[in-house]
This record gives sequence, C-alpha cells and structure tokens, in this order.
Amino acid sequence: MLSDNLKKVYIFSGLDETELETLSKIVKQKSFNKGDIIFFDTEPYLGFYITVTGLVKIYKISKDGKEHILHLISPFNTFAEVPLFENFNEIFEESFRYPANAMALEDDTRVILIPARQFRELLEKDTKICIKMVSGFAKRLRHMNHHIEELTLKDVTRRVAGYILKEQGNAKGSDSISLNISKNDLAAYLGTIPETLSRTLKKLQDEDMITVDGKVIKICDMDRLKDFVV
Amino acid sequence: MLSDNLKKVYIFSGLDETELETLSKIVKQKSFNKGDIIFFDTEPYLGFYITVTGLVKIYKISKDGKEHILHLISPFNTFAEVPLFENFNEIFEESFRYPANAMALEDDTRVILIPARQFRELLEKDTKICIKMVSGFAKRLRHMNHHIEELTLKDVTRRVAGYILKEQGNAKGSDSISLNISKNDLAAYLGTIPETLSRTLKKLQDEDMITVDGKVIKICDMDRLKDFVV
DNA sequence: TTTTTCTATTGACTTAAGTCAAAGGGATGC
DNA sequence: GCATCCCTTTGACTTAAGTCAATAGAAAAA
Repeated sequence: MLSDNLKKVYIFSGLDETELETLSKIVKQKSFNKGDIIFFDTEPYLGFYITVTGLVKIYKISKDGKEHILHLISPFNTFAEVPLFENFNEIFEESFRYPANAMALEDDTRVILIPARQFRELLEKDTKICIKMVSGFAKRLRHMNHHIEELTLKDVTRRVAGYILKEQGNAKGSDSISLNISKNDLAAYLGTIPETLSRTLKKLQDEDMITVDGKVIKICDMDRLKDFVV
Repeated sequence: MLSDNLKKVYIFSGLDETELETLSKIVKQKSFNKGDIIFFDTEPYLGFYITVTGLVKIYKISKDGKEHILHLISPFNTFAEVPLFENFNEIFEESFRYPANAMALEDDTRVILIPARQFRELLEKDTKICIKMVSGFAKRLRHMNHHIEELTLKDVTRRVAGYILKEQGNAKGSDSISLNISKNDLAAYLGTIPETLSRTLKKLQDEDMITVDGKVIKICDMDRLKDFVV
C-alpha cells in the first residue's frame, strides 16, 4: 500500500492516517529498470523522490565524461529534497533544475515523486515534518563531511578498506559483505576508476586482509584492516 | 550590541526584540587571535557558534598530519550547528564531540556561542527558526555538493581557476580578487598542498590568464579562464 | 635595528593513480 | 546453442601531483 510505504519514510513517520491519505493523493509512483534515468541535472525541478524498492545513484559527470557518485539511495530514503528549501520562489520557475543526475541501479526500482508545490503547502501546515527534515539534512551533512574527509585525506587503498569496514559494520554479525553495486559504480563512489579499484582489492588480498570472490568480500584480518584505515 | 549582531544571523532574522533579548542572555561571547583554536574534534559538544568578526576555518586533520579545510566561516554565519539535530539525546552526553576542528584565521576574531540545551528549548517554542535552519542546511548541502564535485571531477588547475572565478563573482565589479586567507590555507581548502598551488598559479600566469602579486590576483583573460574551468 | 619565525617559491625527484589497450568471464538475449 | 554486451581484470605506460630539501620574502618579535 502506498500510505504504508510513505509511513516508513523518516520525515513522514509522524503523520497520522488522514494526513498520509492526503499525501497519497498528491504523489506519483514511478518504476524504472536498471540503467534508466530518473532525472538529469538539465531537467526542470518537479519535486523530490523516495526510493521504495531497488537502488538509486545520485551522480555528477564532468565535461570529459568522468563520473562521481555522490549518494546511493536505498529504500525509504529520500533524494533531491535539498532544492525545496533553497530559493523559495525560484523553485517553481521553469529554469530551476535538478542539482545532479539520478539513475536506477537495479531492475524494478520503484520510486515516489512528491511534487514540490503540494509538499510546500503541506510543510506550512505541519511543522513536525520540518523538524524531521532538519534532522534528515543534518544526517546528510554528516555523511557528506565524512565523504569529503575520505576523498581528501585518504589514499584509494584506505578508502576502499574504509568502505569495506563501514559496510561490514552495517551488515552486523557477518565478517563478510556482499556488494550491492557494480565495481564500476563502487569506483565512482570512492573517487577512483575500476582499474584502480581492482588492483587495490588485489593488494588488500595479497596482504591477507580480505578475500574477494566476485561481489563477496570476506574480512580475514579485522584488526589489521582497522589498524590500516584509521 | 549583542542583539544587533544576533539579528544579522539568518536563522534569527525572524525574531522580535523580546526574543532577541532572551537569546542574548543565554549566549556567550568569545574572542580569539589568529591561530587560536575555537574547538578541537576531541572536545565535548557545547553548542554552535556564530562568527561576528574575523574568519574561522573548519578543518580535519588526517593521522599523518594532512589538513583539509571544509568551510571558511565569515561574519554572521554559523558553524557546528549540525550536531544539534542528530542523536537528539546523545548530544547532551559528555562523550558527544565536535565533528571537526575550528581555528580563528585572523586576530580579533569574535564569535558567539549558543549553548545546545537552551537553543533546543528555544527551537521547540519557535518553529520559524526551524524553517530557516532547514533552508540554511540546504544551502550548506549545496555547497558541499559543489565542493565534492570540484574535488573529484576537476584537476588542481581547474579548481584553482574555479576558485578565482567564484571569488571574483562575489566581489562584484572588480576583475581582481584579494585573498583573505594564506596560500597554505587556500591549498588545504582546494585539496592540494602549497607547493602545487604555487606552481599552479604560476602556470595560469604563464598562460596569461591571470597575474599574481602577493595576495592580489588579477584576471587578465576572463573568457579564456571561464572557458578553461567549465 | 636585527633576529626569528612563518609564509611562499623553486628545483629535483618519487609515486600513486590515471590512461590506453587487450583479454577473460559472466550474464543476457536471439 | 551461439553471439553479444557489459563488467572486470591485467599489463604496459604516462602523468599529475605529492615529497623532500633549499632558499627567498615577508611579517612579527626582540
């Protein structure tokens, strides 16, 4: 059910059934396959999105074709909400664009579009949502801080090792992780290229810190890996 | 006057005189000289800050001593507000730390500390502030997006050229800019080192796009510089 | 003033990571 | 089944940018 999905979204978690019903009526559901574009940074801003199933990448491309992934959006997380709060009026203008590109990374990636104008009206009535948005943004800012820190202060090997440890921390219990994205995408997320990522994984393997089997990475020497990253 | 300064801060711009007076009573004013530490990332979180005069750098240091500057905070802008909205309860715990380091970059850098607990109480009464905080965070997020994009998709020369153009855009009118930070700091902000920055400026100078005289950079060939950055 | 200290520049060298090119491997479609 | 496509790996090479070391300038302190 649509409103069940909405309820699972952090910023809407305080809404009651009636409010969720009202919200349900203004949103649009969309479905994408792997590789489909959800929006380009050249398109007019319509509103923000929620990932319901699948995975979405938010990315930028440089003039010479280099790609960098800013975020990976998993189910019940939002994306492209930032523009909502900038330039309070400009947002409804035709010339106002999405700030980055969004692509579905899996088949059957379903998303919900919350149109900007209607959401703005809802926001004015309901300040609870506002407080949750601040908190959501704070989390996002923390993440970006961390991302910048990784990119500027660590070399590729440490970034890769750090990513593995972070993923392992999320998937609690197991000492191995299974990549949910391609190694091409992982490289673009870690600010490098597939060739370098491949060599880096090999290096960590040769050092007996991990073993790599396709998309499955097993941590063999947790202590040394943690010690290495810092 | 203290409340005059507070009024100039975006998030407090909607407060009336009485509210500003109340706020004045809970804040603390502090003064620093060039190179003084405002806080380390190892210190317990007390609250957020406003720069009133001078300049503040927010930075991270890697284990091997490499520094990267995340933000430069000019007068009437806030810093370290993000932690306020994460971990709603943890924040009051002794173990909750500042997320980065802050240092004054100029003599007579005056700041205002807004203690976390009191601000939280204010926030619950006044939702106007909350809406402004979302909007402030949105701006910050946009800035960080841009920063990441620069760091990952452009080489040092383009980053330096981009920085010069951005500064020139701010200081409207003139075709030359005057650096308000040391070249060491500029390098740390642009994700490089002083030596490389020095060589890069020389390269742009040899290409006749700019001239550099100490802290003053003059743009000679705006079209070519813009064309070069992209 | 001189001395000291910090900031900036320059040269010689190293290296991490990118580019280019080729080939293997797995999945998907015909 | 085979062919195609994409993802991934590997090798050989290049290069942008970092390191180290020395010097020059500028600013602050004595």
